[in-house]
Amino acid sequence: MLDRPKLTDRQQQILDLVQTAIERTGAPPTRAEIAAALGFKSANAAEEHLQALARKGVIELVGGTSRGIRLRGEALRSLQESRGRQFSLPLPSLAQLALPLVGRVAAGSPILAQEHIDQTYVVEATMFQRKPDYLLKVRGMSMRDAGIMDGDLLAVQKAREAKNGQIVVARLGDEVTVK
Amino acid sequence: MLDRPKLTDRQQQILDLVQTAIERTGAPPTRAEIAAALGFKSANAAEEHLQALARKGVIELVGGTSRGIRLRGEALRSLQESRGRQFSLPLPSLAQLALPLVGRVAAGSPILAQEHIDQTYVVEATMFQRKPDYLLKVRGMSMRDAGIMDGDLLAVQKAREAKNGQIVVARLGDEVTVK
DNA sequence: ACAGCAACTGTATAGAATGACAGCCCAACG
DNA sequence: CGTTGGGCTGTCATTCTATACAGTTGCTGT
Repeated sequence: MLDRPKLTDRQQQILDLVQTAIERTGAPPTRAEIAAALGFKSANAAEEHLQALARKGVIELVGGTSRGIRLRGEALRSLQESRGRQFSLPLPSLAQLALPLVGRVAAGSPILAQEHIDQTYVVEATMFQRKPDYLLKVRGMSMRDAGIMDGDLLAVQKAREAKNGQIVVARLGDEVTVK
Repeated sequence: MLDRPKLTDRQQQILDLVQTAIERTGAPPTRAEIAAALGFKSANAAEEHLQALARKGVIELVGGTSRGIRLRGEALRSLQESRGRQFSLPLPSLAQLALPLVGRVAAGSPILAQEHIDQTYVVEATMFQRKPDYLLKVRGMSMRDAGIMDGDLLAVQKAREAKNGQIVVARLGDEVTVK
């Protein structure tokens, strides 16, 4: 059961991104979208990573068709899992919230890059009126004018009600500033 | 809540096909694939059916992207059997909010540009749990992957609690799409 | 009989996406 | 020291897609 091939960090990121894209948009991403999400300047970088993942059997590339990426085995299963896991978590005690740090935003670039859970932070629940879903770390300074600096954490609350999909981003002040 | 729009037989077929394609291949079909599956000789037939479905609110066409078909409401839910979704629609008064449009965000660039009040939009209050303070218009496509497109309106709620200044940005769907 | 609508065919085209080739940088390894 | 492999930029030809416009057909309500 554990014939899980070892992926490089980058490859894992790509895989996570693909899963996230499927979850959120209902379709696998294109090479260009992957590149944009991870800050690549060439879509070919994404292409190569996908081929690497295909070689390791984690995904399957369909070929000749757009968004022809299919998850296989473990990767597929973990996606289905996350679909069922939506709100099964009991709300923690009023005092503190444990939130997963799922990736990094390149400030000024496509938000919600990877959904790889790096670690977990505990923040005060009183900071929010509504419970966020996860944290994103900002990379880069391009949102400086909004008071969002490199290393800041963003608390993201996904509300995927199709009709008016709201994306709520609340800035967590510098008390968790990362150098 | 049961304002389920009535579909023609053909439209229902198309919708089923889309759902099936997503289930089986992991991605929505292209127009050509729909046409092929149903024996059409022109992909345009599929296009028109999709537009009809979109008009009836059953699906959403993304536009400009391949396989840009998203299920909405009932159609989406029936696909996700495994997910026990909670949707806490308060459905309160159909009150409306008049919000000032104060400037534009270059998506991916410094948010909160100017605070010049350009004009005022009226939006449904039911879209928000908390009343936003003002609107920002997105310029540019660089946040496309977050589902934020050029011309979208962002509802911003400032909470300048010094300690943990939160910036809440909620996306107002395309109902105010600007060409 | 005519208007309107669903359901097509056919044609066309801009733009999206795949996937290949050629290089560059760098760390690891024998 | 040379080689290999991961990771990336740049460029490009081909193929795929979305989507508009122009027609045709058959059914339906007026």
